Amino acid sequence: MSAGPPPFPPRRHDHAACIAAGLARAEEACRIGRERLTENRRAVLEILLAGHRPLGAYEIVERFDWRGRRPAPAQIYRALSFLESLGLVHRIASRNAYVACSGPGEGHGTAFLVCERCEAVAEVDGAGLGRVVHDLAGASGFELRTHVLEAVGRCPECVPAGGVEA
Amino acid sequence: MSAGPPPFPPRRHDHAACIAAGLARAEEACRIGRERLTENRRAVLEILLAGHRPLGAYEIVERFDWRGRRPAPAQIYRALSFLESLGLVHRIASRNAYVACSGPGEGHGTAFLVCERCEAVAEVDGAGLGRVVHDLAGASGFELRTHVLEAVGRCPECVPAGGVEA
DNA sequence: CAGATAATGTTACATCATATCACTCTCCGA
DNA sequence: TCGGAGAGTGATATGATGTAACATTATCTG
Repeated sequence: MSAGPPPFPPRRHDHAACIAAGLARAEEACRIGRERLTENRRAVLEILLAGHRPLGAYEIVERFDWRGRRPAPAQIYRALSFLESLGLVHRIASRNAYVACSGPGEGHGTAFLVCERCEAVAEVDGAGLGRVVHDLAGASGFELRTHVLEAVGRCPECVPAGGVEA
Repeated sequence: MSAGPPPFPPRRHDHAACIAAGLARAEEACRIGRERLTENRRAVLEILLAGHRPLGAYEIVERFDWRGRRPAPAQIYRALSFLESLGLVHRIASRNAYVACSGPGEGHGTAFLVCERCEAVAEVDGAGLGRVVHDLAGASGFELRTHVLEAVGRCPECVPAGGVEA
């Protein structure tokens, strides 16, 4: 296995390609799970992939060009739930926002690095993290089901910029 | 340093004592920080300590017996912000809820184990966790400021109970 | 084609959180 | 002890986020 894409993609990169790749992964995931990537679900995913940062549900509504009209929030939340269940989208709880899964289907990151300045999100996973969490839980007699880690700080591109201009 | 209290206190324990201890810690923290533990702040903290699980802001409003009336949400949020700034209360982002800090002032846990059945929360910290997070961030060139980990599963008392009755 | 199942479109509402502003309380120096 | 500055409160209003419910439409399957 290779090193995979860098956790924080360069500011300028082939956006169209990474959107296409995301959609391709979604289609593959649906095929495997015998689920349907309907027009709505696809549109929501596409908006998240294009946004390339966490978007609130109502931001998605705003970007949804739906023959002039706009879908109700419920539509969006339904699509988000579906996409989350397939691991194609993750909720960033600390921001009430949603982000398209960056990596390939397997090896989902369980940690998110959120830049407080530009809002970029990297989904990372370290061999150590899962084990540490498992051990922490075990030490308390806790039966672990899921976990999520959200870190806040500065992404590589924003480190040089000082101040609190976020 | 001792082992401290068990992360998940037994279902039946001296509640009054642990509320009193929490208030005492708050008074100490305010004295040190030259802040005021006003009646409102104290009341909100007391409700959280008594609840002994994450409470939504509006749950706190409901439990607030305030000479017959009830305070507006803003009151509660102000108290919560204050208590959070002193590390006496933590927000559980994945639940939009707040919980009184369980441990002593120092060595705040940076991880929360949330029981999906009884809602008990343990605040834990492992030497390893901070370092793993730091390393994960560092590997991505991310400048870490804060992080939070929220785990969901079954606390020791709820492990025996099967099913999804949560 | 017909029935079953899944997804949609819509309305209404529930829940969570903050802005604003006038008023009160507490502290602290003159 | 007076009184001004600053912190905190009480209240109203509103913004932001998330769901319930239900009739309709689309898709699958025998």
